[in-house]
Amino acid sequence: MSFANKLIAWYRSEGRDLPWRKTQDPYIIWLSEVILQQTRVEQGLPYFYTFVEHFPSVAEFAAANEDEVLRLWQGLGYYSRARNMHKAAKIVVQDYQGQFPCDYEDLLSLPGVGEYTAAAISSFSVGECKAVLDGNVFRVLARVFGIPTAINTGEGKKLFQALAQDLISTSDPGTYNHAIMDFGATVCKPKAPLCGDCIFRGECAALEEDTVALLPVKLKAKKSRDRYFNYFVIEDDGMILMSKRGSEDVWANMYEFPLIETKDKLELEELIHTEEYRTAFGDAVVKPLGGVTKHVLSHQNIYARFFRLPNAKDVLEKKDTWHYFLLENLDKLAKHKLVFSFIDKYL
DNA sequence: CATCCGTGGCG
DNA sequence: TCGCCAAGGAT
Repeated sequence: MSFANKLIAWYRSEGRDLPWRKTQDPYIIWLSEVILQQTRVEQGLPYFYTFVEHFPSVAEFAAANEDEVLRLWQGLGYYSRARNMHKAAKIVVQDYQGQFPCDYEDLLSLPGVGEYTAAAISSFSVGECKAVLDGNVFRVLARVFGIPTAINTGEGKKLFQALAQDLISTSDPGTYNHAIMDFGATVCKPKAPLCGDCIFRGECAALEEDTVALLPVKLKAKKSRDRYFNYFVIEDDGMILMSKRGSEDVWANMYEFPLIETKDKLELEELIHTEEYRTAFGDAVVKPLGGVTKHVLSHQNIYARFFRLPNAKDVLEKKDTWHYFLLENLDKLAKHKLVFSFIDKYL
């Protein structure tokens, strides 16, 4: 049996039953695929249900405002996915009369839809013969065929993309794409793969050469940088001062408390004498709330501290991005994890 | 094209 | 504790 047919046969008996596999609606498939970018199924699943329920059609998605979309996305990370989805929904309504495209090239033109997602949607919805290339496919192919080329290089991507397209089932591309990803996620796993009863155990190059744990090869990423965030909790008569982040940095357009970032780790005594602090808060009383929280992002380590400013409202120099909200309305704002977990704990 | 963009789970 | 990495995309 061919490589593709083995995978498809395995998938028909062992594949997982996931909700987005029951439909051929490109809109629903798009929701699931973007949610699942760099995200485990278990983590994305509740968000998929939320988005399907909240936005049953692309027209309703497009009619929302960005803050609402980000609020629903809160906690899932990589928030540009949500902002790009919102832009894409508007494009589909305007340029495609609300008919979500199934064509690979049309899909590729949408913001937030790259080669992987365009291949997934077009193959799952109308059976277009485009091979998906994601982390699972890299791993399965690297091991079964014993390919030592680093996957995060131009050469590696080109090589694996060509091989993937060469191996795809031309009679059932959609099922094949589901199969190889599901196989990678549940059998040919990064750690502790189930080689013992693998369908390729008789022909897997990595198993034969005992290099399963070494493949795929991936060049190491640059080390993360450290940042120091000081957040200030300022209340005024049941209202709390919140700040909306800009579009350039991490957590774009998300809400948080007024922030002063310092270049180095500063003691409170040093912090209150910085120019930025003096300008914003003068000599208002400061009370620390808890200790230092280390928050790890993909390329940064953020060391955050929180302070309460009990009487800052009298001396405050308010910035444009700062607005008061009722405490009970904070729930409606899209906040990043560092801030909403603090709120859950202390407010 | 190297780097940036979150969060959570796991060995 | 720490590093890896997970159904990637944009710049």
